Amino acid sequence: MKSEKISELTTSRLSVYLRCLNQLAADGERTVSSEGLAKKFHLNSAQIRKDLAYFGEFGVRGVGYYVDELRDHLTKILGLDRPHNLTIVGAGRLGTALADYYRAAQSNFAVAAMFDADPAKIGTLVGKVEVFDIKNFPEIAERYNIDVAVIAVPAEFAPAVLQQITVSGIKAIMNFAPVPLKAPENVKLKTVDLTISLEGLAYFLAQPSPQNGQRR
Amino acid sequence: MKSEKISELTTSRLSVYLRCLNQLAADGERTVSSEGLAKKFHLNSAQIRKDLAYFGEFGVRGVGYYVDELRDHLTKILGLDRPHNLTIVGAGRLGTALADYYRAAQSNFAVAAMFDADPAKIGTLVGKVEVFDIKNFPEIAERYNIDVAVIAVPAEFAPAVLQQITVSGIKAIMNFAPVPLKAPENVKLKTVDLTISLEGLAYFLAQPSPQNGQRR
DNA sequence: CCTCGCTAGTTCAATTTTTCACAAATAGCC
DNA sequence: GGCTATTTGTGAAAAATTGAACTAGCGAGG
Repeated sequence: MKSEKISELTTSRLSVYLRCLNQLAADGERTVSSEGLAKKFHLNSAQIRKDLAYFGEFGVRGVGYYVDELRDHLTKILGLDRPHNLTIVGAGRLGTALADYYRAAQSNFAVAAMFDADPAKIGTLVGKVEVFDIKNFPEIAERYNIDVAVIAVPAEFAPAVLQQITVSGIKAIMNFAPVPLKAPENVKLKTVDLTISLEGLAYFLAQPSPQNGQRR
Repeated sequence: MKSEKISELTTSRLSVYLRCLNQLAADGERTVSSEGLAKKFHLNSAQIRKDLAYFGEFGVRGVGYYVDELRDHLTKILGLDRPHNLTIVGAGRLGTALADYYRAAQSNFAVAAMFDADPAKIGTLVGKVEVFDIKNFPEIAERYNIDVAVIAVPAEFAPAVLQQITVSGIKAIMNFAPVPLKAPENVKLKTVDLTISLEGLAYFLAQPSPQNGQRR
């Protein structure tokens, strides 16, 4: 166990490992080796061991990892051992779908509030979550103790929304607007661009290399 | 211009560049330098030049890049100069939201068909797109000339769906199910895991480093 | 026509990330 | 109790990615 700073690639793999462990636990497995995990989930065993070793010595040589124990460790490392209050800014199709998605996914993220600028949407409920006026963001965010915000507004409004979120002191933001945003120093901003991912597929299809009869 | 194989990191940046160029074009800019692009969109100019250089010499020294021209090049490189027919498997909340999202985003991806296993959903319309029985996937995919499939079903069904998609000869797949999948050799599979992205934020919040008074 | 300023393309160095390979450690067995 | 099967944790090599520095080419202005 070192005390270097951990790469984001590593931490997102930790999430994957946690998923895998959950499945193993559901299947009744008590222990698993890095090699076993790797085989079953198409991962690399050396990488699993190294990723885990950044945080401690969780395994037992000759045995592997105790599924439940490692699961607890990862849960704690990822900060999933306590609840998070989420807000989704933008109550359009994507925003409401995300709200439903995160609500359904049983997890430690609770969708506590939504925001929009459209008077027709303000005051309505999405699931059981109220849609508030974006103008009141700071106050409502405070009231609901929001610690994670999701941006699901059209690209042109995203910078302004980001601004409002950061001035409210929220430090973790996930952005679905297809625009490059820049967050202040101590704020974590992750952008997931649904279009870019698709374009990566288009690029792949445009390559001559897979010269088999793929559909176009 | 080399003829190495291009990294996925590079190609996804090309998508970003294309976005930026579209905005510049909308703003009426005729030319832009790598430095100008970098400054404006929080990128690295050397990386821009290098990424572009993999595909040709698109710039003019002393001037920069002609916005329209570079846009055309990138569009072609990314295979966006011809239409793609998309299908979304899973007509639940996420699937329908994605269908709406991709339909609204004016792009070369047309949502041509949706699939589900639920008899209550089969035959209904999402937007103007029909939901078909997943059992008929190969036939319908053929009929609509589908070349990209999106998996938006619960994790436990994802492997079976992937199987059905690949046997139909579709080579480009985007997966939203939170489960590690393994695609055949010549098939491009991209997984976007909405939960993992959130967990990355939770990890960030769990770190002691940003020792300011963030909300928890 | 030459010079100067600017900027692309390219090479090279630095950094990051992945992978390999092995010593150290543990449990089970004889 | 020692031996053997495993399997971790890790140091070092390899690969990939990024970033900086340099070279060469273009256009404008005199």
